[in-house]
Amino acid sequence: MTEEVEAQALPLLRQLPEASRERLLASAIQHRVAAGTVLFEQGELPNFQIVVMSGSVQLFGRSIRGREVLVEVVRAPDLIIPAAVVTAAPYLMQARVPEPSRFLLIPAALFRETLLQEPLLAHEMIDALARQFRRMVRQVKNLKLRSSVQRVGCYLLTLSKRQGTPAQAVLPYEKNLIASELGITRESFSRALASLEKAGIEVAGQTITIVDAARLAAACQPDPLIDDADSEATRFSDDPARPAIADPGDPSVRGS
Amino acid sequence: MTEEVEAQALPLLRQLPEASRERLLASAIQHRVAAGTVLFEQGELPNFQIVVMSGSVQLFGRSIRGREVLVEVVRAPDLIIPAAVVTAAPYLMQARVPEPSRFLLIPAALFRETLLQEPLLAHEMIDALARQFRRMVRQVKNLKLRSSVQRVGCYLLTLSKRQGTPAQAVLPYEKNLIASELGITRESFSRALASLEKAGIEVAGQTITIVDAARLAAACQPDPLIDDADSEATRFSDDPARPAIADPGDPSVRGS
DNA sequence: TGCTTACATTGATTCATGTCAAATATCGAT
DNA sequence: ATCGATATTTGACATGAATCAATGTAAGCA
Repeated sequence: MTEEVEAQALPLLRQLPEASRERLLASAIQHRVAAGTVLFEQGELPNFQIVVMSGSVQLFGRSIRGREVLVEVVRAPDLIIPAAVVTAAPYLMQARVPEPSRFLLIPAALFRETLLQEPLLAHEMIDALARQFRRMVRQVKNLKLRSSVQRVGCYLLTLSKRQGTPAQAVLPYEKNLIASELGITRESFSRALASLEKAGIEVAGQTITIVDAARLAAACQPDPLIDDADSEATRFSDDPARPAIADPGDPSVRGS
Repeated sequence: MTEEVEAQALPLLRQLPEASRERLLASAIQHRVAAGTVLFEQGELPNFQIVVMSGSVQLFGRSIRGREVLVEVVRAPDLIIPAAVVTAAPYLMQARVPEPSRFLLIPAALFRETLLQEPLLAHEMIDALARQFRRMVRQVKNLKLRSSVQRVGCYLLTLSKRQGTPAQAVLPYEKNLIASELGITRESFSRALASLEKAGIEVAGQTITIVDAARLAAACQPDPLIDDADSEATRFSDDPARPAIADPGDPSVRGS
């Protein structure tokens, strides 16, 4: 079965010893899912570690009042919120599937158990959690340090880079959703795009042409430590030897 | 040596086999650090996995333009940004020590190596990363779903709960910093506090008295999935059986 | 083709928050 | 206690962003 083969080749499972891999796959469920499916609600306890084999998942945070924002998008191949699965804690987000996608569902208890027994799986998990944590840190910095127009501009630059077309970016889903991902309303997003036309972009529906990348960058101040997904340049790695612990004595921060 | 004993008792190391623990401790450095110390800058590569034995560390995000915000605070006992250490990627934040604190510095390479060999250490790491990830998700929801006044109000409620004094909260550091942690200016923070006096609080310097917790809660809509640090109530755990995968067919989200 | 529906844009307005400037308050050192 | 430095509050104002309302536009379907 072609999907079986594919599952075995997942980065997550590939390196595992035969026995454990088979044990996981034996209890796992493969699922093809239509656009619009809700995988789980926020507040629910994880039943499975869901692995994205193809497609993607959108994670929404919802307030008491019912307002809803896109927190992040998980693309294949990756794990869906392993942080909730390993801690057996309630999901903090709702998961929706925006496009036809395929998943591997591994029962949570079995997954946690295997995690304790298989160092390689544990290591994959550590890697996945670390990457996801850093994505969130970047998002927090993005939200706290930049204006909405800057966020939109940097989003476009990042998109164009990811899509391999430096002079163009195609919005991957509704402007509505992108706006909420960036922490603004759809109206503000629209206006931000309009205002960036003075900074070297042209908007035509879902397609944005980046006429003058330098001018756009000047306007929105991209920063590798915010915008570049992991694999970023190590900007300071060739810094002159710097003590791991700097000198004390800077009283700029008060003690409790 | 009393600190030696203490280091061995760290949650992180306690469960490790004698041999590995000794090996880690043999190469590790113990450090007492004064208030104001900078442990590392954003952009640097991790040299150590730093373990907070006592005290705390503030993590700052800084923009290109030099603006700086408090992203999060790590309190003993915990690891400082293990996500950067395990991925050997540049720190996304600067670390400052706001109060006299003690740290254990484990050389990064040795730590990563041991992680591969010691399932129990790996498991501790997974736990730490998962908790830290969830803290970040909560912060993103906090920023995206609430107004600044709501954030301030919920912050006070959370503080008072954490401090075990339901009718009072003592601000743990400068209002300046708390404001930037909440994603607002000090002036807005000040005004938010003032405006919450109409919702049942009294401000006297660093000490806030919560006269009417119910009224405050009504005003700022606290939500366990945002405000309660892990150990939260499992709100949906007794939900009527719900399929792990909901029915497809809700077209509220468009396919790619 | 023309209708219908969802999505997106635009304008007018309100509301929230940041900025700048000044006045106070607080803390620590002498 | 007094002083100076730092932190905080307050006021006036400017700007940013949300909201409300209306129009425009694109995509799917009869």
